[in-house]
Amino acid sequence: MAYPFQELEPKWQQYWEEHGTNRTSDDTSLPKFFIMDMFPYPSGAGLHVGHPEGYIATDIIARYKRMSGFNVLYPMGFDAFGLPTERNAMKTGIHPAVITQQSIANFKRQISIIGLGYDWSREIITSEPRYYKWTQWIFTLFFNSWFDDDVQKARPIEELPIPDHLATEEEKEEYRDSKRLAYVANMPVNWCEALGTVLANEEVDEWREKGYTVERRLMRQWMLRITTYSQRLLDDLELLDWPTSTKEMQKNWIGRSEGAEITFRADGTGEPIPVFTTRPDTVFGATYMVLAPEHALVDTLTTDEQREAVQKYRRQTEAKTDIERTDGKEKTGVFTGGYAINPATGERIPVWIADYVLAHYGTGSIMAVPGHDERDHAFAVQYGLPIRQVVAPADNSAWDIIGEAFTTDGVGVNSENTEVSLNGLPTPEAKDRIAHWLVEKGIGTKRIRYKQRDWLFSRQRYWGEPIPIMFYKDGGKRSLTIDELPLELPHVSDFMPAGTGESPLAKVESWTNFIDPKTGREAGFETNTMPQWAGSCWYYLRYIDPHNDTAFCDPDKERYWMDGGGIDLYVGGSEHTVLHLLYARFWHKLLYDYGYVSTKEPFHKLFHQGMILGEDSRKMSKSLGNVVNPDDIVTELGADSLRVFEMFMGPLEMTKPWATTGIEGVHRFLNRVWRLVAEEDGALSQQLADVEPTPEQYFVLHSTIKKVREDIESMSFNTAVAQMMIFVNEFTKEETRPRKAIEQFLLCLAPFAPHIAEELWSILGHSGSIFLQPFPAFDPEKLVQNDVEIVLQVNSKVRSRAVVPIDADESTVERIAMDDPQVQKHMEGKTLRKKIFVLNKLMNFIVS
RNA sequence: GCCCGGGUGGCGAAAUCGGCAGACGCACAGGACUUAAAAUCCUGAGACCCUUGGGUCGUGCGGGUUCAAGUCCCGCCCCGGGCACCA
Repeated sequence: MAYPFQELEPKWQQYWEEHGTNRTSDDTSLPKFFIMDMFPYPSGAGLHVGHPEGYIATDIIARYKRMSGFNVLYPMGFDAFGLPTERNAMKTGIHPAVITQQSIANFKRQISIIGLGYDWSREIITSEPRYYKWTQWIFTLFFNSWFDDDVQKARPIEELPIPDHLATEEEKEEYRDSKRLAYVANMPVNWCEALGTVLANEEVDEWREKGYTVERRLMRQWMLRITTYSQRLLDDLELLDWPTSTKEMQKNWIGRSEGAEITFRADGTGEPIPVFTTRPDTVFGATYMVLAPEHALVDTLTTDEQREAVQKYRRQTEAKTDIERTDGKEKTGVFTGGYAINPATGERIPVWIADYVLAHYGTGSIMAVPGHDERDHAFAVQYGLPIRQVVAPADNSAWDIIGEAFTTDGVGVNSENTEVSLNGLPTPEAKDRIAHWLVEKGIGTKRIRYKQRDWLFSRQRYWGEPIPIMFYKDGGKRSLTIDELPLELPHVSDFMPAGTGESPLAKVESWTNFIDPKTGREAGFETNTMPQWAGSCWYYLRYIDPHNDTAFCDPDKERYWMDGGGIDLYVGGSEHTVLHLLYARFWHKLLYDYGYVSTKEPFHKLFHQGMILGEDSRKMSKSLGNVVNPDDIVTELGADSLRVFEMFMGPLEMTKPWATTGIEGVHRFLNRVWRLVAEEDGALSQQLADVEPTPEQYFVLHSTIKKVREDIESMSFNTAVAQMMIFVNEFTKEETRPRKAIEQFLLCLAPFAPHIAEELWSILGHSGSIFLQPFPAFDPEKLVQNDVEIVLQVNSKVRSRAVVPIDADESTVERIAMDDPQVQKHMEGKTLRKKIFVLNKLMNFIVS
């Protein structure tokens, strides 16, 4: 018969709730531990067993840390604004706020029956005005800031030096607008007609996978100047205890590259055409130039004969998204008819346009070196452009430059003019030499470029944070001040897109047409809203001080909880590697620049839990019918079984399939735990006694305490569970079970299986929660054994074993080994060549 | 193509520093209890050879270092994830 989990689990959940067992204390004299899950987006679909895996892990750590004397902040909230809810609203006609409420209620019910010990008094919901007031406030901080390159930090826009030649107030304001960290721009965007909104570059793939069509359009958009922080976002990765793969991905995303900017000039007009290259040493091999089709100089360079072809090509590329431009393997392009002068060789080289050159990277134009760049090589072959070798392999071997580009480092050849020669120089030195020459001649400088682009921050949607900016009908705009926030999302019954590429807010008269009470001017609010990612950029800070109405977070509380370089542990899926985690770091750095937060980084340690697959080893999905619902598991086997099994399945970071028989095994284990302490009817077991544990029992107990402690700290929960199983196996065998040992064991088990641990703790006669007890310490002396089994080898093969006193020395062990019949047998008639002795491990005789 | 992970029994997986490969669990087999079954408890088990004792092989593949390699080095293969015209 199974232990009565169905009664005792809700009982203890209610007890914790009533007694505030999981509340965070305000006692800042205690050492703190700030541990967080990535908060969920509450969809209507509900959870499958994969979702709470990370939550269970953090709950175990949170409970363990509390028992270890830490003041633990372990909160939960909801990322509640976003597209899926709005789409659902459009389908059902139910207001997104109502849908959100329902989804959250269902979600909370599902996670509370698992016994997760969140401090719900700190719950935050990003779509609530008292939360997004501060999201908007941070936005105004971006709007009212510029980035000072000299000190590498954000400063108030009023402190921006205005160039003298700007006289009128309009000109000055235009200049300020061009420097603001939140700015409006006409951007080619990823427009999705079906969704009625634009998408961030980072989001495009996700929606395409779902079958949506995304096209290129020029639209007025809000942008955040994240690129000004590229270098800091890159550098500060060093401070973080994150998975290396995640750091690598962010590095690649930021994509720093060192090189040079070289100014070519148009033949005839002398118009400068700067290019960015990481291989300035190959400039002698630049046999043509390519501009992005959108490049500003295309018009002036194009000759009349070529104009028609150029315009046709430009129209073709305009319609394509970035992804489509990179789809085709074959390179396309058109000759402009114009020529430029290669500043190193003085040669006249043709200027082409081609969509393999991207307008937004570097200068939007390149010097093409087909001998030493694969893309240029392919293009040159396609259109019969000259290919010249200017770098040779270091060993001077021959290279078929017409057949294939030589792209690695080598030594310079054919690279000489009257002033400079790179011939014979290894690539790194050649780069230096040419850089010197370029700077000297004023035709080039060293440059660093980043792949990362500014963050497209507006969405043409209703269900998001309103952007707290008003535009005056007679020109100009202002951000709302803190007393005017939150700018509440107006309640509408029609949340269909305006159909004009504008958000539903454009249809709300009171939103777009009013008198600004501060200035008396006619004005309208921005009709775009913020993207899904906005609310999650700073929510961790709000947990620290969730009910503060005068600041987003009290500075003293912030310093206490963020001490040690940020949140102590942040757990969530790796799918957020380059979006949420990069955006949140960016926002944090702005707040840091103003002294609102005390750490450079928000998340000191990060951990990604793996995925749980269906029993068929495929991703759980409704369509495959392999979804396992945690509600069913809790009903049939209990929350504790679910918790312990999810931890026992394997390493937390791994992807692993669900196994029904596996959880039954864990359920059996918990039943064994129950019977270790209690009779079938719930009375205290007759086999428990107040006796001193034997040395062997002590050894098992203290090994268990040690292992569980270490494994929780290193997040190796699976092996901690295995060790607890060993404990139960050992003590189940015993006729008489020392009460003391059993109690200590229950304390170890408590973070994993809190309900059964509480119940057995009270059966043992204790009043009050088991979680008020300190986590047991292990005694190293109890782990010392008198004897140890060692291996006896002959020629490195195990031939026998012997039990010897611990730390027995070589001569003792050698004597024992020599007396061993198996060892003797294998050494018979052979000569001893060598003896190898490893303390407490082995004795190895090498014979011939 | 490039950058990260990973490959260990029938299955999920263990294995600080190079030192007994396969802990723990699942599934399986045998036994005890039972009229019987379920539940529970006990026992067994990497593969192959073998009469017992035992022997041989074995951590994706091929080499190497070492008294000793899942672990270190070199070269491959396969799987998962990410990036991919970024000059």
